[in-house]
Amino acid sequence: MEEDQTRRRRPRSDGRKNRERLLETARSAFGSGEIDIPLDEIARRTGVGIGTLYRHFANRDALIEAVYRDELNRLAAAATHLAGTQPPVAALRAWLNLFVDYIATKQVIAPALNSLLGGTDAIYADSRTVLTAAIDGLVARAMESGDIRPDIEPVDLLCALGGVSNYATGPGWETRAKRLVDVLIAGSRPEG
Amino acid sequence: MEEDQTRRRRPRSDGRKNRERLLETARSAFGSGEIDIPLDEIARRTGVGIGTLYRHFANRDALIEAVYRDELNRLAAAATHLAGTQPPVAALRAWLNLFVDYIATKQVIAPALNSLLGGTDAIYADSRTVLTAAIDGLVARAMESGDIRPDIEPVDLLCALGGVSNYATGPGWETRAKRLVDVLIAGSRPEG
DNA sequence: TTTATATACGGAGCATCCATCCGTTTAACA
DNA sequence: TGTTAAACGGATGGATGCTCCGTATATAAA
Repeated sequence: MEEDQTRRRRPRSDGRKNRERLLETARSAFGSGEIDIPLDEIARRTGVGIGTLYRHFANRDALIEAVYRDELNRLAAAATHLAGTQPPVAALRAWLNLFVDYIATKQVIAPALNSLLGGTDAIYADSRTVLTAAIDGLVARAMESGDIRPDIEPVDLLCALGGVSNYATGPGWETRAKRLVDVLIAGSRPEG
Repeated sequence: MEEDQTRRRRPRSDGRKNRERLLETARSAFGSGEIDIPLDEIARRTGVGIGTLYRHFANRDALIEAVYRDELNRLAAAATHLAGTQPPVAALRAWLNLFVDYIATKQVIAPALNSLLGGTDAIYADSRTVLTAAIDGLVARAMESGDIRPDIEPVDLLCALGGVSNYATGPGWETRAKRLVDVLIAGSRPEG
Protein backbone atom coordinates (compact mmCIF):
# COMPACT_ATOMS: atom_id res chain seq x y z
CA MET A 1 0.00 0.00 0.00
CA GLU A 2 2.56 2.55 -1.20
CA GLU A 3 1.26 6.09 -0.75
CA ASP A 4 2.59 9.09 -2.58
CA GLN A 5 6.16 9.86 -1.62
CA THR A 6 5.16 13.33 -0.49
CA ARG A 7 2.84 11.96 2.16
CA ARG A 8 5.07 10.20 4.63
CA ARG A 9 4.47 8.65 7.95
CA ARG A 10 4.89 11.07 10.84
CA PRO A 11 8.35 10.85 12.50
CA ARG A 12 8.31 8.56 15.47
CA SER A 13 8.10 10.28 18.82
CA ASP A 14 10.95 8.30 20.36
CA GLY A 15 13.14 9.25 17.43
CA ARG A 16 12.57 12.96 17.83
CA LYS A 17 13.04 12.75 21.57
CA ASN A 18 16.31 10.88 21.35
CA ARG A 19 17.59 13.35 18.81
CA GLU A 20 16.83 16.22 21.15
CA ARG A 21 18.40 14.45 24.10
CA LEU A 22 21.57 13.74 22.11
CA LEU A 23 21.77 17.38 21.12
CA GLU A 24 21.36 18.42 24.73
CA THR A 25 24.11 16.07 25.92
CA ALA A 26 26.44 17.31 23.20
CA ARG A 27 25.65 20.94 23.90
CA SER A 28 26.40 20.45 27.56
CA ALA A 29 29.63 18.54 26.93
CA PHE A 30 30.91 21.00 24.34
CA GLY A 31 29.98 23.91 26.53
CA SER A 32 32.01 22.60 29.43
CA GLY A 33 35.12 22.29 27.36
CA GLU A 34 34.96 18.63 26.46
CA ILE A 35 35.46 19.34 22.82
CA ASP A 36 37.15 16.01 22.11
CA ILE A 37 34.57 13.85 23.80
CA PRO A 38 34.14 10.56 21.91
CA LEU A 39 30.81 10.08 20.22
CA ASP A 40 30.37 6.80 22.06
CA GLU A 41 30.51 8.74 25.30
CA ILE A 42 27.83 11.16 24.16
CA ALA A 43 25.62 8.22 23.31
CA ARG A 44 26.35 6.57 26.65
CA ARG A 45 25.54 9.70 28.65
CA THR A 46 22.33 10.09 26.74
CA GLY A 47 21.46 6.50 27.46
CA VAL A 48 21.14 5.40 23.85
CA GLY A 49 23.21 3.16 21.63
CA ILE A 50 25.90 4.46 19.35
CA GLY A 51 23.87 3.33 16.38
CA THR A 52 21.12 5.72 17.38
CA LEU A 53 23.51 8.62 17.47
CA TYR A 54 24.77 7.83 14.00
CA ARG A 55 21.30 7.52 12.60
CA HIS A 56 20.57 11.08 13.64
CA PHE A 57 23.97 12.59 12.89
CA ALA A 58 26.13 11.29 10.07
CA ASN A 59 29.37 12.15 11.86
CA ARG A 60 30.96 14.42 14.41
CA ASP A 61 30.76 17.52 12.23
CA ALA A 62 27.08 16.98 11.61
CA LEU A 63 26.49 16.87 15.36
CA ILE A 64 28.49 20.04 15.96
CA GLU A 65 26.69 21.74 13.14
CA ALA A 66 23.33 20.83 14.62
CA VAL A 67 24.36 22.02 18.08
CA TYR A 68 25.39 25.43 16.83
CA ARG A 69 22.93 25.99 14.05
CA ASP A 70 20.56 27.94 16.26
CA GLU A 71 23.25 30.13 17.68
CA LEU A 72 24.67 30.85 14.26
CA ASN A 73 21.21 31.94 13.19
CA ARG A 74 21.06 34.25 16.18
CA LEU A 75 24.44 35.68 15.25
CA ALA A 76 23.15 36.32 11.75
CA ALA A 77 20.05 37.96 13.15
CA ALA A 78 22.25 40.28 15.18
CA ALA A 79 23.87 41.41 11.95
CA THR A 80 20.52 42.41 10.52
CA HIS A 81 19.61 44.24 13.68
CA LEU A 82 22.92 46.11 13.87
CA ALA A 83 22.65 47.09 10.23
CA GLY A 84 19.29 48.65 10.99
CA THR A 85 20.34 50.61 14.03
CA GLN A 86 23.95 51.68 13.61
CA PRO A 87 26.12 53.48 11.07
CA PRO A 88 27.88 51.11 8.67
CA VAL A 89 31.33 50.94 10.20
CA ALA A 90 30.05 50.88 13.77
CA ALA A 91 27.72 48.03 12.89
CA LEU A 92 30.51 46.07 11.26
CA ARG A 93 32.81 46.62 14.21
CA ALA A 94 30.17 45.63 16.73
CA TRP A 95 29.31 42.50 14.85
CA LEU A 96 32.92 41.41 14.49
CA ASN A 97 33.28 41.81 18.23
CA LEU A 98 30.18 39.69 18.67
CA PHE A 99 31.77 37.10 16.43
CA VAL A 100 34.81 37.05 18.70
CA ASP A 101 32.63 36.65 21.76
CA TYR A 102 30.79 33.88 20.05
CA ILE A 103 33.94 31.93 19.31
CA ALA A 104 35.24 32.62 22.77
CA THR A 105 32.30 31.06 24.51
CA LYS A 106 31.86 28.22 22.07
CA GLN A 107 35.34 26.87 21.77
CA VAL A 108 34.21 23.86 19.86
CA ILE A 109 33.34 26.10 16.99
CA ALA A 110 36.98 26.92 16.32
CA PRO A 111 37.87 23.55 14.82
CA ALA A 112 34.58 23.53 13.00
CA LEU A 113 35.34 26.91 11.42
CA ASN A 114 37.42 24.97 8.98
CA SER A 115 34.42 23.42 7.34
CA LEU A 116 32.24 26.39 8.11
CA LEU A 117 34.27 29.13 6.46
CA GLY A 118 36.06 27.39 3.69
CA GLY A 119 35.28 23.73 3.46
CA THR A 120 33.30 22.05 0.74
CA ASP A 121 31.48 19.92 3.24
CA ALA A 122 27.83 19.85 2.32
CA ILE A 123 26.87 19.50 5.97
CA TYR A 124 27.83 23.10 6.62
CA ALA A 125 26.39 24.54 3.45
CA ASP A 126 23.39 26.10 5.18
CA SER A 127 25.27 27.56 8.11
CA ARG A 128 27.95 28.84 5.78
CA THR A 129 25.36 30.62 3.70
CA VAL A 130 23.87 32.21 6.79
CA LEU A 131 27.21 33.37 8.10
CA THR A 132 28.59 34.71 4.84
CA ALA A 133 25.33 36.47 4.11
CA ALA A 134 25.62 38.25 7.44
CA ILE A 135 29.16 39.51 6.97
CA ASP A 136 28.62 40.22 3.28
CA GLY A 137 25.66 42.41 4.08
CA LEU A 138 27.46 44.42 6.70
CA VAL A 139 30.52 44.93 4.54
CA ALA A 140 28.51 45.77 1.45
CA ARG A 141 26.72 48.48 3.38
CA ALA A 142 30.03 49.93 4.52
CA MET A 143 31.35 49.83 0.98
CA GLU A 144 28.34 51.68 -0.35
CA SER A 145 28.81 54.42 2.18
CA GLY A 146 32.43 54.66 1.10
CA ASP A 147 33.86 53.74 4.48
CA ILE A 148 35.42 50.46 3.35
CA ARG A 149 37.60 49.68 0.37
CA PRO A 150 35.68 47.90 -2.36
CA ASP A 151 38.24 45.16 -2.86
CA ILE A 152 37.86 43.52 0.53
CA GLU A 153 36.68 39.94 0.66
CA PRO A 154 34.32 40.02 3.65
CA VAL A 155 34.80 36.43 4.72
CA ASP A 156 38.52 37.01 5.04
CA LEU A 157 37.84 39.20 8.04
CA LEU A 158 36.25 36.23 9.75
CA CYS A 159 39.08 33.97 8.65
CA ALA A 160 41.60 36.32 10.21
CA LEU A 161 39.71 36.43 13.48
CA GLY A 162 39.28 32.69 13.37
CA GLY A 163 43.02 32.38 12.95
CA VAL A 164 43.75 34.32 16.10
CA SER A 165 41.17 32.32 17.98
CA ASN A 166 42.61 29.10 16.68
CA TYR A 167 46.29 29.71 17.09
CA ALA A 168 46.43 32.08 20.00
CA THR A 169 45.09 30.29 23.00
CA GLY A 170 45.46 31.38 26.59
CA PRO A 171 44.11 34.15 28.77
CA GLY A 172 44.84 37.24 26.68
CA TRP A 173 43.22 35.76 23.65
CA GLU A 174 40.03 37.76 23.50
CA THR A 175 41.79 41.08 23.96
CA ARG A 176 44.11 40.32 21.10
CA ALA A 177 41.26 39.29 18.85
CA LYS A 178 39.39 42.49 19.55
CA ARG A 179 42.44 44.58 18.88
CA LEU A 180 42.68 42.78 15.58
CA VAL A 181 39.12 43.86 14.85
CA ASP A 182 40.34 47.44 15.10
CA VAL A 183 43.31 46.74 12.90
CA LEU A 184 41.18 45.03 10.29
CA ILE A 185 38.66 47.83 10.15
CA ALA A 186 41.29 50.53 10.09
CA GLY A 187 43.10 48.70 7.34
CA SER A 188 39.94 48.25 5.34
CA ARG A 189 39.22 51.95 5.02
CA PRO A 190 39.79 53.54 1.62
CA GLU A 191 43.36 54.67 1.06
CA GLY A 192 44.43 58.25 1.21
CA MET B 1 83.45 0.61 31.05
CA GLU B 2 81.49 3.86 31.50
CA GLU B 3 83.26 6.73 29.81
CA ASP B 4 82.57 10.36 30.51
CA GLN B 5 79.08 11.30 29.44
CA THR B 6 80.48 13.91 27.10
CA ARG B 7 82.36 11.31 25.11
CA ARG B 8 79.78 9.09 23.56
CA ARG B 9 79.86 6.49 20.88
CA ARG B 10 79.37 7.95 17.42
CA PRO B 11 75.78 7.64 16.13
CA ARG B 12 75.34 4.58 14.05
CA SER B 13 75.43 5.12 10.30
CA ASP B 14 72.28 3.12 9.64
CA GLY B 15 70.49 5.18 12.23
CA ARG B 16 71.39 8.50 10.67
CA LYS B 17 70.64 7.20 7.20
CA ASN B 18 67.21 5.88 8.13
CA ARG B 19 66.37 9.14 9.82
CA GLU B 20 67.26 11.04 6.65
CA ARG B 21 65.33 8.63 4.49
CA LEU B 22 62.26 8.97 6.70
CA LEU B 23 62.49 12.73 6.50
CA GLU B 24 62.78 12.53 2.72
CA THR B 25 59.72 10.27 2.44
CA ALA B 26 57.72 12.57 4.69
CA ARG B 27 58.84 15.70 2.86
CA SER B 28 57.84 14.17 -0.44
CA ALA B 29 54.47 12.97 0.85
CA PHE B 30 53.62 16.24 2.56
CA GLY B 31 54.75 18.18 -0.47
CA SER B 32 52.40 16.30 -2.76
CA GLY B 33 49.41 17.04 -0.59
CA GLU B 34 49.23 13.84 1.40
CA ILE B 35 49.05 15.72 4.63
CA ASP B 36 47.10 13.02 6.42
CA ILE B 37 49.32 10.14 5.45
CA PRO B 38 49.50 7.59 8.28
CA LEU B 39 52.85 7.21 9.95
CA ASP B 40 52.79 3.49 9.20
CA GLU B 41 52.66 4.35 5.53
CA ILE B 42 55.66 6.65 5.78
CA ALA B 43 57.60 3.86 7.45
CA ARG B 44 56.46 1.37 4.84
CA ARG B 45 57.47 3.58 1.92
CA THR B 46 60.82 4.17 3.49
CA GLY B 47 61.24 0.45 3.95
CA VAL B 48 61.69 0.51 7.71
CA GLY B 49 59.57 -0.69 10.59
CA ILE B 50 57.17 1.57 12.42
CA GLY B 51 59.32 1.18 15.50
CA THR B 52 62.21 2.80 13.70
CA LEU B 53 60.14 5.79 12.78
CA TYR B 54 59.04 6.28 16.36
CA ARG B 55 62.58 5.99 17.66
CA HIS B 56 63.57 8.96 15.52
CA PHE B 57 60.43 11.03 15.89
CA ALA B 58 58.34 10.98 19.03
CA ASN B 59 55.07 11.58 17.18
CA ARG B 60 53.55 13.10 14.10
CA ASP B 61 54.20 16.68 15.17
CA ALA B 62 57.83 15.92 15.82
CA LEU B 63 58.17 14.60 12.30
CA ILE B 64 56.49 17.62 10.78
CA GLU B 65 58.63 19.88 12.87
CA ALA B 66 61.79 18.17 11.66
CA VAL B 67 60.68 18.35 8.05
CA TYR B 68 60.12 22.08 8.20
CA ARG B 69 62.77 23.16 10.66
CA ASP B 70 65.26 24.04 7.94
CA GLU B 71 62.79 26.00 5.93
CA LEU B 72 61.60 27.91 8.96
CA ASN B 73 65.18 28.86 9.64
CA ARG B 74 65.49 30.10 6.10
CA LEU B 75 62.33 32.14 6.56
CA ALA B 76 63.82 33.67 9.68
CA ALA B 77 67.05 34.44 7.87
CA ALA B 78 65.05 36.25 5.22
CA ALA B 79 63.66 38.51 7.94
CA THR B 80 67.14 39.51 9.02
CA HIS B 81 68.14 40.16 5.45
CA LEU B 82 65.09 42.25 4.68
CA ALA B 83 65.55 44.26 7.85
CA GLY B 84 69.06 45.15 6.68
CA THR B 85 68.16 46.18 3.17
CA GLN B 86 64.69 47.72 3.21
CA PRO B 87 62.80 50.45 5.04
CA PRO B 88 60.83 49.15 8.03
CA VAL B 89 57.36 48.89 6.58
CA ALA B 90 58.53 47.59 3.23
CA ALA B 91 60.55 44.93 4.98
CA LEU B 92 57.60 43.88 7.09
CA ARG B 93 55.31 43.75 4.10
CA ALA B 94 57.77 41.76 2.04
CA TRP B 95 58.31 39.27 4.82
CA LEU B 96 54.61 38.76 5.46
CA ASN B 97 54.22 38.02 1.77
CA LEU B 98 57.04 35.53 2.04
CA PHE B 99 55.23 33.98 4.94
CA VAL B 100 52.14 33.56 2.78
CA ASP B 101 54.20 31.98 0.02
CA TYR B 102 55.74 29.68 2.53
CA ILE B 103 52.40 28.43 3.79
CA ALA B 104 51.08 28.18 0.27
CA THR B 105 53.77 25.78 -0.85
CA LYS B 106 53.91 23.83 2.38
CA GLN B 107 50.30 23.19 3.09
CA VAL B 108 51.08 20.75 5.82
CA ILE B 109 52.35 23.63 7.88
CA ALA B 110 48.85 25.03 8.21
CA PRO B 111 47.61 22.43 10.70
CA ALA B 112 50.96 22.56 12.43
CA LEU B 113 50.64 26.32 12.88
CA ASN B 114 48.44 25.46 15.80
CA SER B 115 51.32 24.18 17.85
CA LEU B 116 53.78 26.48 16.20
CA LEU B 117 52.09 29.80 16.91
CA GLY B 118 50.21 29.19 20.07
CA GLY B 119 50.65 25.72 21.43
CA THR B 120 52.55 24.78 24.53
CA ASP B 121 54.07 21.79 22.82
CA ALA B 122 57.74 21.62 23.74
CA ILE B 123 58.54 20.05 20.39
CA TYR B 124 57.88 23.33 18.66
CA ALA B 125 59.59 25.52 21.23
CA ASP B 126 62.67 26.13 19.08
CA SER B 127 60.85 26.79 15.85
CA ARG B 128 58.39 29.01 17.64
CA THR B 129 61.23 31.05 19.08
CA VAL B 130 62.78 31.43 15.66
CA LEU B 131 59.54 32.50 14.06
CA THR B 132 58.40 34.93 16.73
CA ALA B 133 61.87 36.44 16.89
CA ALA B 134 61.68 37.13 13.18
CA ILE B 135 58.30 38.84 13.23
CA ASP B 136 59.00 40.60 16.52
CA GLY B 137 62.18 42.10 15.12
CA LEU B 138 60.53 43.38 11.98
CA VAL B 139 57.59 44.88 13.85
CA ALA B 140 59.77 46.41 16.57
CA ARG B 141 61.77 48.15 13.91
CA ALA B 142 58.64 49.55 12.33
CA MET B 143 57.40 50.70 15.71
CA GLU B 144 60.62 52.53 16.43
CA SER B 145 60.41 54.38 13.17
CA GLY B 146 56.85 55.32 14.08
CA ASP B 147 55.26 53.57 11.13
CA ILE B 148 53.36 51.01 13.20
CA ARG B 149 51.18 51.45 16.26
CA PRO B 150 52.95 50.39 19.43
CA ASP B 151 50.12 48.23 20.71
CA ILE B 152 50.24 45.60 17.99
CA GLU B 153 51.00 42.06 19.01
CA PRO B 154 53.30 40.94 16.18
CA VAL B 155 52.40 37.27 16.28
CA ASP B 156 48.76 38.14 15.75
CA LEU B 157 49.61 39.20 12.23
CA LEU B 158 50.83 35.70 11.56
CA CYS B 159 47.78 34.22 13.25
CA ALA B 160 45.52 36.23 11.00
CA LEU B 161 47.34 35.12 7.87
CA GLY B 162 47.34 31.59 9.15
CA GLY B 163 43.61 31.83 9.58
CA VAL B 164 43.03 32.75 5.97
CA SER B 165 45.34 29.98 4.87
CA ASN B 166 43.59 27.51 7.08
CA TYR B 167 39.98 28.39 6.42
CA ALA B 168 40.07 29.74 2.92
CA THR B 169 41.13 26.99 0.62
CA GLY B 170 40.80 26.96 -3.12
CA PRO B 171 42.42 28.72 -6.05
CA GLY B 172 42.10 32.37 -5.04
CA TRP B 173 43.58 31.73 -1.65
CA GLU B 174 46.99 33.31 -2.08
CA THR B 175 45.61 36.49 -3.58
CA ARG B 176 43.25 36.92 -0.66
CA ALA B 177 46.01 36.34 1.86
CA LYS B 178 48.22 38.94 0.22
CA ARG B 179 45.44 41.46 0.16
CA LEU B 180 45.05 40.80 3.86
CA VAL B 181 48.72 41.64 4.27
CA ASP B 182 47.91 45.09 2.90
CA VAL B 183 44.91 45.42 5.18
CA LEU B 184 46.90 44.39 8.23
CA ILE B 185 49.72 46.79 7.53
CA ALA B 186 47.40 49.66 6.71
CA GLY B 187 45.45 48.98 9.87
CA SER B 188 48.60 48.81 11.95
CA ARG B 189 49.71 52.32 11.12
CA PRO B 190 49.39 54.94 13.83
CA GLU B 191 45.98 56.57 13.95
CA GLY B 192 45.33 60.05 12.71
C1' DT C 1 -8.78 -3.43 18.33
C1' DT C 2 -5.91 -5.84 15.53
C1' DT C 3 -2.54 -6.17 12.03
C1' DA C 4 1.09 -4.71 9.01
C1' DT C 5 5.15 -2.23 8.28
C1' DA C 6 8.12 1.65 8.20
C1' DT C 7 11.01 3.44 11.45
C1' DA C 8 14.04 3.41 15.31
C1' DC C 9 16.85 0.92 18.57
C1' DG C 10 21.20 -1.16 20.33
C1' DG C 11 25.68 -2.71 20.44
C1' DA C 12 28.81 -6.15 18.56
C1' DG C 13 32.23 -5.70 15.44
C1' DC C 14 35.28 -3.93 11.73
C1' DA C 15 38.68 -0.59 10.23
C1' DT C 16 42.03 2.88 10.99
C1' DC C 17 45.58 4.96 13.24
C1' DC C 18 48.71 6.18 17.05
C1' DA C 19 52.10 4.60 20.06
C1' DT C 20 54.67 1.08 22.89
C1' DC C 21 57.28 -2.92 24.01
C1' DC C 22 60.68 -6.26 23.52
C1' DG C 23 63.36 -9.96 21.37
C1' DT C 24 66.71 -9.77 17.57
C1' DT C 25 70.30 -7.74 14.75
C1' DT C 26 74.26 -4.88 13.85
C1' DA C 27 77.60 -1.13 13.75
C1' DA C 28 81.14 1.01 16.63
C1' DC C 29 84.95 0.58 19.60
C1' DA C 30 88.79 -1.64 22.14
C1' DT D 1 87.70 -10.40 17.04
C1' DG D 2 84.77 -9.90 21.08
C1' DT D 3 81.84 -6.86 23.61
C1' DT D 4 78.17 -3.84 23.91
C1' DA D 5 75.40 0.09 23.13
C1' DA D 6 72.45 1.36 19.62
C1' DA D 7 69.15 0.44 16.17
C1' DC D 8 65.88 -2.59 14.02
C1' DG D 9 61.15 -4.35 13.14
C1' DG D 10 56.69 -5.67 13.79
C1' DA D 11 53.37 -7.75 16.97
C1' DT D 12 50.44 -5.70 19.96
C1' DG D 13 47.43 -2.71 22.80
C1' DG D 14 44.39 1.12 23.02
C1' DA D 15 41.41 4.67 21.28
C1' DT D 16 38.04 6.18 18.16
C1' DG D 17 35.03 6.48 14.02
C1' DC D 18 31.55 4.23 11.72
C1' DT D 19 28.63 0.10 9.88
C1' DC D 20 25.60 -3.65 9.91
C1' DC D 21 21.78 -6.19 11.08
C1' DG D 22 18.65 -8.64 14.13
C1' DT D 23 15.18 -6.94 17.41
C1' DA D 24 11.67 -3.81 19.16
C1' DT D 25 7.98 -0.47 18.62
C1' DA D 26 5.27 3.58 17.17
C1' DT D 27 2.21 4.70 13.50
C1' DA D 28 -1.38 4.00 10.18
C1' DA D 29 -4.61 1.09 7.98
C1' DA D 30 -8.07 -2.58 8.20
